[in-house]
Amino acid sequence: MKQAEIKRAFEGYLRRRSLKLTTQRARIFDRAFATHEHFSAEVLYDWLSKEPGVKVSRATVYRTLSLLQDGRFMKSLDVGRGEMVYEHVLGHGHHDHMVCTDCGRIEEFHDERIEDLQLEAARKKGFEIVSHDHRLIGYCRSCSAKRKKDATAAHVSRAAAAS
Amino acid sequence: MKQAEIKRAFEGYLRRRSLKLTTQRARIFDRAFATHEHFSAEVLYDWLSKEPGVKVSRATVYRTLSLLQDGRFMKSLDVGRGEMVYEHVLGHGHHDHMVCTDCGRIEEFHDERIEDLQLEAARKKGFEIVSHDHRLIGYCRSCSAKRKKDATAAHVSRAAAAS
DNA sequence: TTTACTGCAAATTCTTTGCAACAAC
DNA sequence: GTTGTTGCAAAGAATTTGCAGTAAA
Repeated sequence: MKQAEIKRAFEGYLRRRSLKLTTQRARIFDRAFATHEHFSAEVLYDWLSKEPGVKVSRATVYRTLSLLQDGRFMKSLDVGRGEMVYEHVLGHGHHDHMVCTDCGRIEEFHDERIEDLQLEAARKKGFEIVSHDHRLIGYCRSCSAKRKKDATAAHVSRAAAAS
Repeated sequence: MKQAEIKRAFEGYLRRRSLKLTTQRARIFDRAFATHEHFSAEVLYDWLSKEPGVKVSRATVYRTLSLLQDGRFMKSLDVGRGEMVYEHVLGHGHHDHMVCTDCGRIEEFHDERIEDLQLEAARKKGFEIVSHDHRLIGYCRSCSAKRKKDATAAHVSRAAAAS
């Protein structure tokens, strides 16, 4: 497990900028890295409120998430639901996302060929890429299957009603 | 010019859904299609407020933009600045965007090979794509050039100061 | 005349901030 | 002791909504 290692990096990061390692920050850090799912600030706040430990306010959650992003310990992504979603950068490198509109599930994908084509497109326009945002919106495997089943059921019942 | 044609389509769209073609809606439609740039709801509202014509409230601007999206006359895109940006769908097909963080300029690009690779990625995960969002964030040609010049100037002046 | 639409202001949602009390260092 | 942090509640920013009056059809 390299979570201990990255936590040390976080502590060093704070020290270097003369920031303090408060119990709240430690708790937020631990909780955020304890999950491998994506979560919103509100969800993280809920977890912290329900689980035992020092009180952490919503404001501190937001402030610490910004801090973690500045230090490149976490990334935020806009999945188009009005709220930001966070993920830690423990290990896994760059990737893009597929967001299920039904259940909210987020899948990751990566294709180096797409990255290359992006660079090519940017070069053509003289554009200097700093970052990019690429997400596919639709239905994950299980929601897609469910929808197809429902559509079929509806079709059958319509046919029955018409007969 | 096919703007007249698409306007008729909009009128038909309203009629079919027993909605009314109010002077406000007509004005918003005309103004939105009169530009080939991307704009936010607020900017459109400003245009309408300053230019002569019937009064249009902010609420109506928002409501009409939603309506235009529902009817596929316009698309909205989230450029990551907290507000939505709109573009009409007059003619030009699907494309993605490059957003300049310095000047806000938005460039369009399209590469069918990227579209294919997206489909391939989705297929692998059993994901059913409904839409996607792909944007490159960085500096447009002129802002990029300006930044490079500034960086060089700063470097030169630092060197001079140190000597 | 009926039904939809508009403007207004209040409400919402997510996120940020000012400030006084407080905890790291 | 300093200096940075926290919690709270108020402030923001973009967008939506309830309602009473107004204008299309």
